[in-house]
Order: sequence, then structure tokens, then C-alpha cells
Amino acid sequence: MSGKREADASSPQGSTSGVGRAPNQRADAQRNRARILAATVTALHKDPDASVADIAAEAGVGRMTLYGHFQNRPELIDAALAESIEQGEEVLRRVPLDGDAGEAFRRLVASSWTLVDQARNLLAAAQKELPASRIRDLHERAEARMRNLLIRGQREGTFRDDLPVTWMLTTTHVLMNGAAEEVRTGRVDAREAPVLIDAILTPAFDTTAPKGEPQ
Amino acid sequence: MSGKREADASSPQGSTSGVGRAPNQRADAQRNRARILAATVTALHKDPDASVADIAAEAGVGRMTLYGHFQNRPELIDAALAESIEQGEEVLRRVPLDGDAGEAFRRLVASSWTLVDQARNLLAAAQKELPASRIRDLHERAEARMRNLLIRGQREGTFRDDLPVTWMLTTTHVLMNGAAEEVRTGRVDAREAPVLIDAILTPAFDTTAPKGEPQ
DNA sequence: TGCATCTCGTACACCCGTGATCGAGATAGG
DNA sequence: CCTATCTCGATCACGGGTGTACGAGATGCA
Repeated sequence: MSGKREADASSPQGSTSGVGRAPNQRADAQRNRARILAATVTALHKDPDASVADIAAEAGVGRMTLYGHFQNRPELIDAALAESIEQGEEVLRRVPLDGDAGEAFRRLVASSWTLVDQARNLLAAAQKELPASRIRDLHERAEARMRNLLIRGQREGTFRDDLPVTWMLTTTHVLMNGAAEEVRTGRVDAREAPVLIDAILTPAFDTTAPKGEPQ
Repeated sequence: MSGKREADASSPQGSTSGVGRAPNQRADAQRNRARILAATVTALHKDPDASVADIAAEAGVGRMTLYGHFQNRPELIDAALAESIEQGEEVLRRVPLDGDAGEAFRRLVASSWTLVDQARNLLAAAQKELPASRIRDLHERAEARMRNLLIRGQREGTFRDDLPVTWMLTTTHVLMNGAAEEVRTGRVDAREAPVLIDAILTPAFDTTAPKGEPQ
């Protein structure tokens, strides 16, 4: 449903007219497209404002080949973000959300953090090139999943209900990004990050705050 | 002491040689310098990557006049950030830090948030143009103040001591920025922001978590 | 094998931001 | 009122990124 996006991102260098080429892509063309998308993520991971040339180089492909697949920079970023999020969705869908809301939330945050850590610079780039609405749309499913979980937790009394859900989402989001930044600068070990995030969020959100010794 | 910075930011357009002009600035030149600094903050507040031309326009001054006061973009950003932080210091110095560490911390956060809210885009710009070390230096006093308070709170048993202080600082920092962003997009009212920040930090940091009904 | 498809280098036009230079004119301040 | 100081427009060089045009050659695919 609504698969209107990226309609004709195919047909590299449509020699003469080359308007609406169907997905009759040659195998190597498809491979290159995938490599470019992957390269976009890794290139941006290294340098948040990598140029199109940088990305093409990272993909081991000529700049012109890249422009054959994506008309311009925004379109490239959009496609990369969409793919990245789609892959993330596949992971997050596997996270069991039933049972205790607090436990489920911690599981979801742990999985999400890894994804955020990988794609944060891509996201930063997207925020500069794409309209905010587009980014919101792309994140809709992931955000809804977490929001619903928080709401359920509030109803069941697991989470405090004196906080707006949007603020809880923002807090979670911002903490994950902060942790990613700390990892990047080497001040925090990557494996420790989820623990640190939990150490803040659990007492901040839970109604029963088991912080160690309750004294 | 150590007023080595901005040494010769004076002498606009040193006509011929114009090397080391002492602070014999004319009154209007000083005024313009101040206006430019202020304009840098407000221009960057509107658009995080405003150009030098934008800033000059915002100050109601010619671009060349600006270059008369600051040799290049980094120097301008540096000066603006330094001044902004200096003004912030004046505010923060007035915050009483004695008494209960938790209360003192909340006071400090409330004051800090206002400052962060005003200067966050300036900071973002600075992070792109200035070496990270320089930014660290500029923030040293403010960060040390908060760090010491956190450490004292840990020693006195007010704050948990199972969290690295750096992570507590990061959490605080990141939450303030997040709140500022929410205010900017209109999802949160500015007066409510400090309350929301506290609502997270207090239960997250305090050993005794008074979250309303403790069961 | 043969053709459509795809790759990709070179070269170019264009926009934007920075920073320097020149020089005329305004203005503060003694 | 006179001069050193300051403002600031016009203009240019430069660098870097984006996107387009051309076209030769490699390659998958049937």
C-alpha cells in the first residue's frame, strides 16, 4: 500500500529519453544500488556531511553511476534512510512486547539503541536535506510501537502517569543519542551504554523504583 | 588574567600596515563590535548555519565592517560563544550551591536550562568550526561547578553513586537540549520545561526517590 | 554472439560562502 | 574644524559541492 515513493529510481543514464523504466534492472545494477545505499550509511557514519563524491567513492563506484540511480542528494538520503529504517523495523518487530511493560520497554530500548547508534549521522544528514514531515513519516511505525508500550505501561500502573508520553519519548530518544555520542568519543564503552541508559530511564519512568537499596 | 585571546580584534581595515592597534577603539566601533556579537547569537538562533553575510545583516552592518572586527568566521564564533558563556557564568555564579545537594542541583539546572535554550544553536555552530578542545575549555567552569555538586551529592548520599559522574553530566546536558528542542518546535511550553527536566532527573539521580506515592 | 544496459571519466556550468583589496565617504573626538 | 579612525559598497579570486552533457567502453543477458 502507498508504494508511491522511489518510483523510477532505476534507469541509470537514460540515454535519450529514459523516462519510466520498469524494474527491468540488470543484476549488477541492482547490486550497485544496494552498495550505494550501504555506502551512504557508512560514509555518513564517518563524516556527517560527506559529499556525494565521498559516498560514491565509499561505494567503490563512480559519481556518475550514483547519479544514475539517484537523481540528486536528497533522493539518495531519503532512500538510504528509508532502507535503514526498514531494516531496523525487521529487528524491532522481533522484540516481544507482551508481559511486564517495564521489561518490554527495556528490551525495546536495548534493540533500538543499536540501531540509533548505527544510523545517527544518517539521520542528522536527513534532517538537513529532507522536510521534517518526511522524517516523521518514516519513523512513524517505530515511534508508535514505543508510544503504545508506554501508554500501556501507564494504564497498568507500571509507568508514572504524571508525565506526558511525548516527553517520555523525547527523553528516551535523547538519551539514546547521547549515549551514542559518548561511545563515539570513546568516553563510554559500547556494551555498557544500554546499561547506563536503563539506569536512568528505569527509575525515571517506573512507579516502583528499585534502585538498589531503597534507603 | 590570561587575557591573551581576541588580542587584536580591533583596528578594522588597518588601512596600510595596521598591525598591533591598542584598544584605542572609537566609541562607535566598540558599539558595533557588541552589536555584531549579539547578532551572531540571534542570527544563529534562527538559522544554525547562517552565513557571515546573514550575521552582518542581522547586526545592521556591512559584511566588510564585520571582517574589520573579526578576521574570519571561526574567530567570530569563538568570540560570540566566549561572550555568551561569560554572561552565563555571571548568572550561574549567583545560584547558591550550599545546602541540600538535590535542591542545589535543581536550582542549577533551572538556571542552566535558560542559558542552554538561548545559546544552543550558537553551540552547534561552534562545534562545527572550533576545535573540540576549545569548546571544552570555554565550558570548563560551568561543567566543573555541576560536576563538583554531583560529586558532593554522591558523597553525602543524596545522589546514587553507582553512576559515573560523566554519565550524569551527559544525561543532564542531553535532557536540557532535548527540552530546548521541544520548546522550539512548540510541543512543550517554555515555562514547563524545567519541571519536565526535574521530573526525570530527580528520580533518576536521587537515592530517595519521592515520585509522588512511593507505593 | 550481439544488443541493450550499465559504468564512469572528463569537462563544464552554476551556486554559495569565504576572504582580500581598493577607495570614497561618514564620523568621532581632540 | 580637522584628522585619524571607521564604515561599507563594489569587485575579484578561490574553493567546494551539486548537477548536467557527452560518449567510449565494459558487461549482463538472451
